[in-house]
Amino acid sequence: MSSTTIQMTGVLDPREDWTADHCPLADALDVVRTRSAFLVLREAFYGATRYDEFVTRTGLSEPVTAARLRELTADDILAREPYREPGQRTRHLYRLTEKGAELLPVLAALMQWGDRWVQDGGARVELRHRDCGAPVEVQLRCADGHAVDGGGLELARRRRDR
Amino acid sequence: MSSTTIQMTGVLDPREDWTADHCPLADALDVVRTRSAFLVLREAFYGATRYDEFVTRTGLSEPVTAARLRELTADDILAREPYREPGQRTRHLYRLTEKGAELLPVLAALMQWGDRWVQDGGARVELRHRDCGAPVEVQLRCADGHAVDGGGLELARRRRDR
DNA sequence: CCGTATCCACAACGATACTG
DNA sequence: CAGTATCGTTGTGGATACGG
Repeated sequence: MSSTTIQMTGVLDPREDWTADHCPLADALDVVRTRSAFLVLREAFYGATRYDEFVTRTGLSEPVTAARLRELTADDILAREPYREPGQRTRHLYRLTEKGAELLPVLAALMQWGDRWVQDGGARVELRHRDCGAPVEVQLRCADGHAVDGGGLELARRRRDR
Repeated sequence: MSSTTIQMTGVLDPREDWTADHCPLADALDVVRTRSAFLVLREAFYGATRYDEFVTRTGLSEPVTAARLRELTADDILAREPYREPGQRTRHLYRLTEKGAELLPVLAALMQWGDRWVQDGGARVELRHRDCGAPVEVQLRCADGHAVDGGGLELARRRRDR
């Protein structure tokens, strides 16, 4: 446990301070910044659509839940859809947009890590492939199909011509 | 863009409030909670080991950097290793532990999302597979090897017998 | 070079009460 | 049911100055 393993040696010159300005990681964290945002997203993936469901299932307070729903909607991660059942007044649903749905690998990777390293494999739920029932895991894979681990990675200036 | 796509229908009964207590996602977020922690980790993956490198390359203030290094070390995500070059006094390096190294999919997934949805594919760097030079991406894949997207997912109580 | 101490501003969150 | 308004507490982070 916890022996040193990884050394990803970037090709990049560290003195280039691209990091602060245009790092896509920092950009992502600017949009989904808080714990509460992740919890709201978690419930969106689990099928919550109504305000009340988000409040109850995240355990967040109402004002915080409302703020996150508003911000995530403004950032086009959730979409607020009006609907009405016959005889009822109009209500609203919050649904994941494509932009929001593509956060799934982030959430899945966090879940996988929390399960392994905080709960020691003891989590009570898991993600499974609907078609075959096998558990799902997050993998790093290169465009040629090879599985990649930390040691096989390099950080490089992007080629524009691929 | 941003049309509704995903609907992951969990098998789980939402009224079970397993979420707040034992959700591995919430657990992970309790450990790596802040933007600054992610930035420190990013630089650890990029090869930073010394205090000064973390301060400079993250753009964080010294007190915040020191606090994150201390906390990440206490959580066994970084390890503080003493070393000495001949004729020099003892110094310390911060290195990723195995627990820390396994956060790579989380960081990679955030980078990938930020690149696509915030920078519109315009990020200036990318992760590549060292052996073949192909760009690396984060994938969800089930244990039987099938690629999985959001629609093919289900959330279920874990089977203990696999 | 590697941090710590102090101070300040603002963000995140819960609790509570209230409105359409 | 779906929020908003207000308040108080704690967390997050920068600036600056200082010590090993």
